[in-house]
Amino acid sequence: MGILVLPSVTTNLYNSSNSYTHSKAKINNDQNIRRDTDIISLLQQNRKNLKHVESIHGRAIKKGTEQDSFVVFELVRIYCKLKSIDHATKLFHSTHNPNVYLYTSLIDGFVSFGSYSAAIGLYGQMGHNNVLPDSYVVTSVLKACVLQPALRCGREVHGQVLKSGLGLDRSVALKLIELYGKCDEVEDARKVFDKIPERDVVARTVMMASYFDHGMVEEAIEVFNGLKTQDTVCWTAMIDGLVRNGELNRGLEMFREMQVKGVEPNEVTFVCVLSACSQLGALELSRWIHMYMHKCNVKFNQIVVGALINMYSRCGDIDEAQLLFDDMKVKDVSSYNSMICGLALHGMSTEAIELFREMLKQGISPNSITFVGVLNACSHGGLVELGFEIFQSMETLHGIKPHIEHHGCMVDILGRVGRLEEAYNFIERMGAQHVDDKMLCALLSSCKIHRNSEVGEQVAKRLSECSKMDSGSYIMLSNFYASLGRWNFAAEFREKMEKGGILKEPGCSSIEVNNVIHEFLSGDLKHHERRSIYQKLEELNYLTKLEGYSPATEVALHDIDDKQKELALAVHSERLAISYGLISTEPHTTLRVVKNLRICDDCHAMIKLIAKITSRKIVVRDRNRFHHFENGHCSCKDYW
DNA sequence: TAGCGAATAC
Repeated sequence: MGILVLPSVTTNLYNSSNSYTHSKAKINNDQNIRRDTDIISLLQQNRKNLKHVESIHGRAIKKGTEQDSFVVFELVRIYCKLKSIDHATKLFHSTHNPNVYLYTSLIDGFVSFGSYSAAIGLYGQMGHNNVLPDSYVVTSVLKACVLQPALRCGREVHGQVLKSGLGLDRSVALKLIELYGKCDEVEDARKVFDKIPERDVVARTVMMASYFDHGMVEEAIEVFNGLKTQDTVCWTAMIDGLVRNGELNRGLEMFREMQVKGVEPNEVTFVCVLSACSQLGALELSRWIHMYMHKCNVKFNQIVVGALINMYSRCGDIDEAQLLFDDMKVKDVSSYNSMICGLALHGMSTEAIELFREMLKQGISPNSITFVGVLNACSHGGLVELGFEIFQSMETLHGIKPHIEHHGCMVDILGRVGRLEEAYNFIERMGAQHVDDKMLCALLSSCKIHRNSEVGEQVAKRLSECSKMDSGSYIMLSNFYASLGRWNFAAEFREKMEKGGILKEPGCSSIEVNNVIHEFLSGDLKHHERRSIYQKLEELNYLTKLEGYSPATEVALHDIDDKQKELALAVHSERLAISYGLISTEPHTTLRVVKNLRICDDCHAMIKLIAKITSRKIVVRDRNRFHHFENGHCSCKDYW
């Protein structure tokens, strides 16, 4: 039995006129003859005020026109728009024989209210009541299927539309592409796309987004290139897709190309571009984009400013982020989240927690992202007890069930300060669904830092049993066993990784000098100034050793002798980037380096000394957080 | 004589 009951339909949906001629369907047009135009125009004038609408509704009842299908239609729509879904539902159910327009309006209402199952249920009920569907109502129910997501229902609707001999309406087709895309059925999405007679810019944008969602970058580009002219939305979808797939520079190139073609970017475009900038950590470029936004008369709404705050904090300029935040007239939970997460990223734990408290004072309810930021702040600041207090308050005070990320934060909080048994017990107490490889990896890293092999081995065992191990997990396991001197285990995980065809993500650091981003891999020899870079590095090695630096050779993993290990450490990508920064910028200029992986202990110790010797501020963003090095110290206070 | 389209941050 199907989930949905629909009458067979003989009209052609593609032409979209609903002829109401089918013999089995009840024809509910009798009330349609009357139309209370006075009430309708009154409703339209007062549609923003619930009280007024209610009183006009009362007037219609007095006049006896409350069953006029046009009046009911208008009322249901307005009630839904005013978020009064109860009014709308009640009215709908008191209406005799609601027609397809009325069903559509309430289904839409349920969708905008987030009640997707209710929307799908109502559509099924429409079938039971033999009301003929049309392309509008099908589009509406498919919207619910997309958002739920409900693949089976969506397929059933698709099947029924096809079986009924209808041509495929274009809006229906667009929603089907979206549905299949969202439900990992990209091939089906493509089949629907290929059936659309006119594959215009909108259809292509939907298809592109589906491809991008599944990492099919080249396929998306092909769809994009199939268009003669692309509009702002299509370009934006392109930039967004590239950025989401980690193709940051390509995304920025597209942004430039868009300008060359004379297509104007809008707020959404900039939000995508800012995301690329923030991931790259390119501060100069970001500042330029920010200025350019003013030139383009961008509306600085909350999402845009949130993106700017995020961009400045991720590019290392937390002060600018703070200024933007302070200037915001209206701050919502997302604005606070951006700022709290930014402060946490910079290890400004006290400030992050203060801001969280201020937010509560302002009566703004925190959401699950707020707690990720706040707990991260606790972790970076070594604030164990406060972390626990806040973690517990999530459910008791704010009614938010902790997710896996929050549990991860707690494990981190305990791990960083060396309370490893407690961290492990915390994991043990959680259900398996709350434990993931990331969490175990982080704890194993803490075990390694605190040299606790006992807990470490238990964690390592659990991690190696994890089904979703990525290159980071293998490397972590290998590093852990190497740090214990158990080379055979270390080698075993390396081998497993190679055999599984899993590639190690190479360490990569970048630094922006004169608006150009210079990237360095570990031991990189490709840079045109490599000679001077390595010369500087040698000098730094010598000077830092005089200051007491001694290479922590156990962090280098391979089973090689100490001299070789020292060499492997000496050319870590962040050191190359810093050396290049030192030779290519004026004295006292702050150096900002972005690294894709976590910084190692050895580089951390050495950079502290480099900052001291050269009297430079050095800001390093690693995968986890910011490190501000100055005069021999790091802002992370060696917790990271 | 009524109602559908694509891209947004933490």
